Amino acid sequence: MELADCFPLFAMALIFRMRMNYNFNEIEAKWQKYWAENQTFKAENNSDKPKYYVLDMFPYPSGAGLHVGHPLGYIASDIYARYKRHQGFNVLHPQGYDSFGLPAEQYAIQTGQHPALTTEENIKTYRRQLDQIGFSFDWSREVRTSDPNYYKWTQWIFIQLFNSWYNKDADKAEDISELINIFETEGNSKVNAVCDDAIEPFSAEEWNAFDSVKQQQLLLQYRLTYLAETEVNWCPALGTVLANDEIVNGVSERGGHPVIRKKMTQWSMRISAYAERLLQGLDKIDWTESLKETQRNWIGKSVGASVKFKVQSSKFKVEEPTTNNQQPTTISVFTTRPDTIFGVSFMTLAPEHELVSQITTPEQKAEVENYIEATAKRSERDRMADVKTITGAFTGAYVEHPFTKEPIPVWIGDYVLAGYGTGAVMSVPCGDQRDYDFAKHFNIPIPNIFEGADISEGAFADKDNTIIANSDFLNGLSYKEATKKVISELEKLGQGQGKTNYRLRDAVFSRQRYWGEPFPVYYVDGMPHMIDAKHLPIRLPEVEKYLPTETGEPPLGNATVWAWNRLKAEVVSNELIDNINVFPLELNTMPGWAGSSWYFNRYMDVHNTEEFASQDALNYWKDVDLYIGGSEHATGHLLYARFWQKFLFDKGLVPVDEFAKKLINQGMILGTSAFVYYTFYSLIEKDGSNVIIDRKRIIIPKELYYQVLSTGKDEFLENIVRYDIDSELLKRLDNDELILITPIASTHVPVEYVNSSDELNIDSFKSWHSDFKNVGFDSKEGIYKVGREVEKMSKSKYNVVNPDQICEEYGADSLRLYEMFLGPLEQYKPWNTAGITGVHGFLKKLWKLYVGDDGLNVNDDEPTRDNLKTLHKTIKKVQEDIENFSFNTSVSTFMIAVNELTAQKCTSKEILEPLLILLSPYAPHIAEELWYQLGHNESISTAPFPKFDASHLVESSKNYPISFNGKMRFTLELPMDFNAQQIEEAVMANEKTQEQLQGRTPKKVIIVPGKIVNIVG
RNA sequence: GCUCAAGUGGCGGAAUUGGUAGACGCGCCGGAUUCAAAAUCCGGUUCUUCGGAGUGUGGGUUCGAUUCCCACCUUGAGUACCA
Repeated sequence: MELADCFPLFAMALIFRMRMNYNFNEIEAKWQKYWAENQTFKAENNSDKPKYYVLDMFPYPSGAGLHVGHPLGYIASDIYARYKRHQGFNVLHPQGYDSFGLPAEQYAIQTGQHPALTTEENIKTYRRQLDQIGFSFDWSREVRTSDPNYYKWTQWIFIQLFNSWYNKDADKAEDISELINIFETEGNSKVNAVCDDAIEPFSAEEWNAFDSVKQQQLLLQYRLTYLAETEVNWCPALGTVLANDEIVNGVSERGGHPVIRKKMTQWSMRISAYAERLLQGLDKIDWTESLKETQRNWIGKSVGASVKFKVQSSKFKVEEPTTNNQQPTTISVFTTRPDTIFGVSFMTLAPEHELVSQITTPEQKAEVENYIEATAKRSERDRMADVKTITGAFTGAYVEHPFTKEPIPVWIGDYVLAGYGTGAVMSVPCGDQRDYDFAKHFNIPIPNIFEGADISEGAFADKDNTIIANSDFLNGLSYKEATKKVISELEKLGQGQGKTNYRLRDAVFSRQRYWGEPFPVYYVDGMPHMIDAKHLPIRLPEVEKYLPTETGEPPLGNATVWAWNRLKAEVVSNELIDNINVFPLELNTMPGWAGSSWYFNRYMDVHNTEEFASQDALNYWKDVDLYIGGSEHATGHLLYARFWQKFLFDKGLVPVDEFAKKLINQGMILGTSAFVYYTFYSLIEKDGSNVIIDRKRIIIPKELYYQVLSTGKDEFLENIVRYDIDSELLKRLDNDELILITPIASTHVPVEYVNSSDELNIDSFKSWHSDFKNVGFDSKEGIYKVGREVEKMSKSKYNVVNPDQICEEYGADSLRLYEMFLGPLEQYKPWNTAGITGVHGFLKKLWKLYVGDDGLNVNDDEPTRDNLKTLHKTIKKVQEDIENFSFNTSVSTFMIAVNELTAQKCTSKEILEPLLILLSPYAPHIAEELWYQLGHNESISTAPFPKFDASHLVESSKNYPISFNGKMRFTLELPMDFNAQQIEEAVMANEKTQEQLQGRTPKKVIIVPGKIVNIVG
């Protein structure tokens, strides 16, 4: 028999009481359903309201699902989006998936399961988890980069890039047909384009006489995406190229296999064309300074001069240029310090420099070749690890100083990089530390050309304090003056000019991967041709295996239906390739950043089948007003996306050339890993045979672990024995046996086995892993305290905390508030579940403020002065906080408001209703529910944000802090309208003042009315 | 090495233009309620020799500095010979 049968009235009361409690699970499910059914957050492309576009960096849907770190930025942007809706904006707040990528493919390789299937499953999990947190996303605009309807337009943009070149005179991308026009009428001599180095000059006649393959080859050197032989990171063990971020310390991130540099024909993006505009553009966008700085460093602009040095055939004779002479006549260098040209005492070329073999004298040949061979052998890793060793070789050749005409010896050295500038430097040992070290090492003279500089210990590289000396016409000039002067002199000689260099390299765009966008490219006579845009998308073909082919081709080489029939305009079986009408298709796929470089534009008009987005939509939404994401994308996604946006802008396809006005980096939420410490001991036959009799793993306390790390081993043995003295094993220790203890070690344990006092659940731990099943523990106390360390959250560290369990236990509103409450958005911070009870308690208290034991506590009472004061200071603070992205402080503000209103026993609707609107961006479910209970039929989401009224905060008196020599000693309540003199009189008359002064006369009394009183003396 | 960011109670953190350092929350301590526990509520909680001292260290500017300036130390992130 149940309690309710005996005491029906009691049971009724119990149920009633329960309903009055804050039942977050029920409330949250109810409103999530309501929002979805009513499409509450659908953004309209036609609206009289001003637009506001809030964007998150879309996630890669991994198999592990979301952990509590992922939603941090999403919660912040959601608060902002909801706030903007309350402010009357038409808010676009979309979400989607960056769903092409490596993990799904790796999983496919291991299991044979199609990446599309696992991706679909992962997306389902993500969607469920995102929905459960109550985000106000407009899901009708979802994008997935792996959806053919999406990557159709990624392919389309690729074609636009292929059909463009960069005209430096117009400083923008232009159609390739215009370049062809120029070639046809005047050749390439006058073309000022960003293109490959050293393109042969040709006339219009020559161009028109070239066959089409030759023409295509030449055009490729100008196109914004081009096919070229590039050095890539090839991992033979994995059979694929790896991106830079997939390599850690010279080996592959997965598996730790060696990686070598290898030349391969790859698609590249001519991002270098946009280097200057990418740099300049940073000044007009409101991104975090550190992120802009990272991009500036990455672009790496340096202003200087290029200088040509004439090569001397002998030590004293300059080579005369002759038409049939194969000998080089000049070597170009790039320098940022042309002002130091009179300090040049040698020149250094990169070992790979193409002129090395031509200029090396027969006497030096052997030495130079040995050196080149030795450096080629040194791996990238060795070079990185060992920057201090100075190596080099003399070529025997000399160049002539442009002004003094003195001979300058030419060396080679691997401190000069082949890939930067011209691969050659004019070495000024007195002004550059690397040149200085090199000169010292090889006993090359170090002439000093700086007035008053001491170069006995090192180079003098201070530009600001430079005064040039021993430098002919530059004597007495500063860095700036000398630079200007020397450049004009070099120009007169025809041996140099001002030049700007960028570190930014063109980006490799090919991946030997399956799970990425296929290129809309087929090959005729080895030359790439674009498939006509109207036939897009070119869909990813089915393959048997996701690994490279036996001949080393990318996974698409396994596809049997992967050829292009030009007549039928369709993908057909490889067997039909005849290189007349049917041609092979490209086997590489695009990298991860292809789809993410333009997705923000697609959200504006996601279902458009005719264009990547309509001009109407693009002109209405224009750009992202607020973009939130991680700083790890600083030099990847965020640079490439800016590049593509500028390109699309040049082509008139988008209305703005920067896609995101404001960008905020959310910090990472770190995990608090738990560790146990252990060692093994073994009993060994003492007869010298070292036969192991028994062996056991034992868990040692954290303290012992650290003690052993810092002290000796003898003590360790003693400690272990004492620690585990009761164990069975040790009882068997007798004179015939020796105990051997192996080194101590630590291992991660799942954080869910550890309580908030760091105590390990020993039973769970023992059943977790077979290694620990029979492990020895100090069983006397039955408690083991784990070690703690803050690390990145990751599956392998067993420190992942999942939002699902938090939502279930405390609710999404608690999760949202707590993630914000943890600290400033940008900061990295460890996750610690302990504090969540605080915000959860706050929500319960809030609920109680509105709903009492007998129902709703809200009426039409006139608010008191205190009520109004609490409300309006809350409005002011919360509004300021949201606009400053200081979400952590508004959570405190809400707590203070609820604490105060509870103490005031406030029941006034005039106060409690606006308070809900303030709270609704942060804790939308509870706000919606209470809003509904207050009698509203419409969602709270578009209710106007309360207006702050300063008149409610006006005080009639002020509790003045009275300081003595800057130290506050007591406070004194004085009327607000007292002037400085009245305040001084009141303070001086106070007995506490006299007590502090102890008879002294103050030297000075500082009074800031309304703020502070400070008595000096 | 260089660049950037940050150092405040036992912990996360607050302090808006230089003006009462430690808001708010956690934890801890004490109390109420309860047979008991959970939950809830109330009070306390930087240190202190009770004079004061105190925001990484040392200096400076100021009537007054967590806040501004100089030097240094520590930690984290990024970058790697970029001429």
